[in-house]
Amino acid sequence: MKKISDTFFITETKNENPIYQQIYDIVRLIPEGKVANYGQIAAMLAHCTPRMVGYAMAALPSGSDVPWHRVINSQGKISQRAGGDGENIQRLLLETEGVEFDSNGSVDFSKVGWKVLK
DNA sequence: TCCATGACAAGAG
DNA sequence: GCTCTTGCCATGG
Repeated sequence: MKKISDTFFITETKNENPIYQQIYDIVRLIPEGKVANYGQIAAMLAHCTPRMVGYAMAALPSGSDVPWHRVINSQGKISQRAGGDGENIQRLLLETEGVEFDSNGSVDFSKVGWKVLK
């Protein structure tokens, strides 16, 4: 059992629960205006790797309630899957929440980085 | 079953 | 600061 926040706990089940479910649970904990990177999420689920987090996001249905747009890579940049449609949808969603992007199109983790209390 | 691929990260050179 | 390499594992052909 890991403590994510004061009111949130997750069970460290290895085979019982799909790992994805835990990843989604973590992502759902990210508050508005904050962002987290894959490594951070993977670190919270010690038996998880950034690869899996990325894959979990890719497998996420579009109608999901998971704020996938708050998950970006370790460089503070958005990893866009397709070059075509919905290019800036993620950035747009973040800006709507108050996340600022610099001229490089990256966010400042020291400002909007999600800090988790362990 | 094997092989290639993928929204990544961290370390080495 | 940048490129290359390795770890890790679900998914699809």
